[in-house]
Amino acid sequence: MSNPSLAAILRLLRAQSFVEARVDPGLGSVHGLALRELMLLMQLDQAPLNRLRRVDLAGRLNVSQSSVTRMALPLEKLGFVRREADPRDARVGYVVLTKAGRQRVTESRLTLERMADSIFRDRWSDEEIATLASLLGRFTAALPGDIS
Amino acid sequence: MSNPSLAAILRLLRAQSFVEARVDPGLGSVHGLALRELMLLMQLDQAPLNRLRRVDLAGRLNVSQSSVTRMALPLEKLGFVRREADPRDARVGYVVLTKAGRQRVTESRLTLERMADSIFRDRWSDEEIATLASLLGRFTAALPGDIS
DNA sequence: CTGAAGTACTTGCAATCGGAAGTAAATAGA
DNA sequence: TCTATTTACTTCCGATTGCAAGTACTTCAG
Repeated sequence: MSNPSLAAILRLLRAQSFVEARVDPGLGSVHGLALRELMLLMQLDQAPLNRLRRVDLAGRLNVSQSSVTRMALPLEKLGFVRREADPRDARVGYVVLTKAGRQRVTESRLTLERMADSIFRDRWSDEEIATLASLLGRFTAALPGDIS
Repeated sequence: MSNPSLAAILRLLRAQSFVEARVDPGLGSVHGLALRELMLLMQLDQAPLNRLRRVDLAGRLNVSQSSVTRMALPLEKLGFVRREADPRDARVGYVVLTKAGRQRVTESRLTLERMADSIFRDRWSDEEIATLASLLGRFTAALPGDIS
């Protein structure tokens, strides 16, 4: 048992891989999107003008810039995002959610909601779920990009 | 905001990558162990006879069997684990924690504890930390391998 | 006793990631 | 204005992962 802080961290890591393993395959088979691709689209979905610079997207997803570059490519080919330049700064490349992308986000998010519900169903009360969400939100409360 | 279950799941994913990014580099630079290597060693540390079959180790770490095979190799070269055969079943290969491995786990776990403390320091009460640990433990309560 | 199915593990392969290096553009300082 | 630094992005490279295939062993059915 030992240190409660350590226990919380260890269980956080464990719970995450459990949840990801449970959610990711189904999401891919239903909508053809990996979980982190959906996270990318969801970030754009809630961003002003449905667009974000690649750097900001990387920060919000906690991945490297190069990962954003590569993750955006297939999504672009599928027509869910498109590139857009900044007239004031030629360095930046916006990633913009297209109409098709918005629709796909809406559908996939619904599937993810059902999966989330099924994970908590039975053993969890509404209050416990809310408490968990609230506590977990504290870790990144100061950072931009909360999607909930 | 929307669905509380979805919010909890999304924040879980987010919190995990935040915590991992904060913990992993420091752990590696101090003890030369990646976080997932330490998790492997900690699993062995709390296992009966300090040993586990590779399949079971994979299950507890939520990784593939091949990952266990490859993760164990450098740890073996460093002398933290060693291989052991099962006299009753020639298929299984145990991964056993060595004395040096046990010592390294103790040290690294202490470092991880300090990091965990520093993450929660300031903004969290003891009760909140305990509540978080308890709720997160529910996800994998039925599975073996809780290290806390 | 023998063949078929199942289990434990390893290896090959393709995909993905982060970091370093490279390119291009903006900004700051003289 | 001109140079140095910083910033945004892309590409290359090494490392890591999961899956599928392969090997070896055990168990089960008849």
